[in-house]
Amino acid sequence: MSNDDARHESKTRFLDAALHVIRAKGYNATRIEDVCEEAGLTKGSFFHHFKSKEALALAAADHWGVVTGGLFASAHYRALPDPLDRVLAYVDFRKAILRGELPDFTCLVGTMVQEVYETHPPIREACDKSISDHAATVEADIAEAMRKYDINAGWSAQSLALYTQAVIQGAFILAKAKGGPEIAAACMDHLHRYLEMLFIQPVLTEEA
Amino acid sequence: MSNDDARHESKTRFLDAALHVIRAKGYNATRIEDVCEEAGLTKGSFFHHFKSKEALALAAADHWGVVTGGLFASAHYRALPDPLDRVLAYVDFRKAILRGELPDFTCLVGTMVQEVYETHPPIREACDKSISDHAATVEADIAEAMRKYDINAGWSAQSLALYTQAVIQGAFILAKAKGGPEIAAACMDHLHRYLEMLFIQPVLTEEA
DNA sequence: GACACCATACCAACTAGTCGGTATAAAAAT
DNA sequence: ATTTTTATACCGACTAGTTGGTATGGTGTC
Repeated sequence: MSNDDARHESKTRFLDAALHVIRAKGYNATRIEDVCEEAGLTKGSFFHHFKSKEALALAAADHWGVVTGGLFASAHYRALPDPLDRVLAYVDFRKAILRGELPDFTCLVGTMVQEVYETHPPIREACDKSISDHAATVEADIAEAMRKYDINAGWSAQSLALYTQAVIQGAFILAKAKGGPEIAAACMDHLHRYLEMLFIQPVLTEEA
Repeated sequence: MSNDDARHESKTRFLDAALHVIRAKGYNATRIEDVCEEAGLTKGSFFHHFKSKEALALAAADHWGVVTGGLFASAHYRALPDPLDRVLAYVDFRKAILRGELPDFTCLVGTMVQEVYETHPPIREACDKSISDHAATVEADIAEAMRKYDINAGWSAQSLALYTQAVIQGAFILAKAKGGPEIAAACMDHLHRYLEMLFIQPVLTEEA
């Protein structure tokens, strides 16, 4: 593994550079030479590692899944014993990491998929996979919390997990429109409140 | 006015074409000639009406505000007497119009702002205005409902209105990632439920 | 010397924007 | 009334710059 790291150090540099540049300028406006410059390498090296710009996008989406997967897997909230606590703390964590400049905390695949969903189906699928894989980790906690708190509702763990991702992605769009993360933080608070209400008030309106 | 309409018929054709093409391919990937083709006009005419591609984006954002403003202002739910009913019916309406192909119902300014927020500040501002103006109409109903139902909460009408827009924008991203509107509809259901829970407070946890 | 890795020079395709020109019609001048 | 002028709308070939991708050659390592 560390051997691979050494062998592919340049490739990883390109991928990390791509994460940053694409989040700042979008996929289409990102020139391959922008990525090379950010990585401190040249086009010859780039095309040695990636056969095309689209191949970079696919690899970047995968890389994004690995990087963020590691971030969330090692976050402290993961250690909480109660599944509902983990779900709520997940939202708090998403709020807490809204730091720095917008390209530093916004989502690569959410940005990319909006540009390419019609024109580059393979990238669309890669983005979908990244989002869905992450949502699945949230879904697992939600499902466990539903069992523990005996929730029988008109919504599924899956739809709620995907809803959390919709809120997060939408919060990023508003943050970009308004030029700062404050509004996104407020959205996380609303999401937190919704989740709390769903679980803490189990018998709301008991209709037949 | 109808005189102006006649005089600017071609300009409107360009704008309508831009709404469609940009929502399908994104702003950067949209060629001016794509817009001309969709409008059935030529480049010469285009540059007679718009001095640059960016000028088109600004005009398109404004046009979007006018078109959608008319759509929501004339929707049936607007006639409901109760402000909370209007808010809830607004969400139902947003769910109901998730029909046709993705470029037909997704949001122009949400798509554009994600691509250009760093690179084209004037477009970012135009998109922000479009979103904020629309959110303000929702905020008015929310504020009225808060007064009517005597809600004193830790959230403001403004933050809740913007939250509805975040959910909607995020729902579009998921729809694009998954290739269909179903997930977006599910998100509208969650949003509806949240709003209901915020306003229709059950007798507070009477149950032991 | 074979191979992975990286750099430079280069090309072909594409595209935003330009420019000279045509068409039409309302004023303005004769 | 007829001609001239002016303004708006539109067309399509062309230019100048950009960019994804290639060709070729060098360098270090096994």
